Amino acid sequence: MNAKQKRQQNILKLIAEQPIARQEELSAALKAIGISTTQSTLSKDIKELGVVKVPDGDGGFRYQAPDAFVSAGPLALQGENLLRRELQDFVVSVEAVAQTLVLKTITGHAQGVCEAIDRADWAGVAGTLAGENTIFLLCRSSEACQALEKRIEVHLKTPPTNQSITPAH
Amino acid sequence: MNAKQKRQQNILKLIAEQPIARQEELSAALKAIGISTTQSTLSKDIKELGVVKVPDGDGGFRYQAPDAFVSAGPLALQGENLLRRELQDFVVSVEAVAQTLVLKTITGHAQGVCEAIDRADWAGVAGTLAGENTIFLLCRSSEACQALEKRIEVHLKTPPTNQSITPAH
DNA sequence: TTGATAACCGAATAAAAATTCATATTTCTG
DNA sequence: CAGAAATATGAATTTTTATTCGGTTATCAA
Repeated sequence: MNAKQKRQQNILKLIAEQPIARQEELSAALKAIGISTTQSTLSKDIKELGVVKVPDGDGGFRYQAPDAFVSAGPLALQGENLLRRELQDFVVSVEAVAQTLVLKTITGHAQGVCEAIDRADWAGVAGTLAGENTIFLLCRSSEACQALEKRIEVHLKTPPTNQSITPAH
Repeated sequence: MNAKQKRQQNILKLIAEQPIARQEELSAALKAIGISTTQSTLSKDIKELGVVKVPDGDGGFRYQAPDAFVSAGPLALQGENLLRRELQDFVVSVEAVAQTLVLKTITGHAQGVCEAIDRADWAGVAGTLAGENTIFLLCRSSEACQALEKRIEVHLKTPPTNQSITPAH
């Protein structure tokens, strides 16, 4: 693979991973992974890739890959523990926002996953609500919320084992 | 309708109708229809509307409404985009409350509108949930929440057109 | 290989866009 | 309605991005 391809691939990767607002910033991020180039070249790359600078709705901007290149959701694994399997198979993302944990699932599976979560009876969770592909977990404190987020993330990334998930009661 | 709303509506209309590559160009196009403003103001409008400058694949650029508001493909209702129609036809009100955007719809249509919103994949939205006539959009920040509120309001007030939107391939 | 040709790259610069700041206008509130 | 507060605006400026241009490197056909 030539340098340009490698650079462009990494551009897509970087802007997907982190909010990058300026080309100089991107240049720095690339340098950090051993690819050094100039704003000039990046401007050309960005045009070529169809990458756009979008308002992030938060007063700033970020570069974003064109739809076609935004990677689809991950994973469909198999685990032992029911809950973990639900999580690994169906949950696409987890995010904590203002005492609420938002889980995104594959369409149609939110109810099922939510059911499993309910059964797990996690402490700190005040209530749950599931739509078609989204689950809200309302937590009693933001600490509980973040703790739970981390824990779920770990399980999403952990390969299947025979361990059971220990609820924090 | 106040001046800003009118101007922003016309911005969306103009960039849908013709390829506009620079803000000065847009300013000229607006002046041609009796709206005179400066590049400075347009920069702010563009950010607020979420409009982006995309490479047109032919060596140039053009401004484009955010994906969410651009018609999907050849088969999708000509010139009208799905989301905008959903919003215009069914959404009764929008209100931002503590990082949550509450949309009220005509009874029975919340699910459908929510589906369209999900597809739009708005940055800043952590998750959505729809009941029968109410949609909750949980935003990642109150800024994002308010920005989104404004943006939706603009689209609610924009009258439907028969123009077809020319995709910038 | 080698020479022709095209693609790539970065420094400098031109062009465009974002922001700052002061003023004007609109919207609230009493 | 008056005054206060919030929002909107444009001129000037800063910041960011696109392009130009000359040198370099890769590609390819013979």
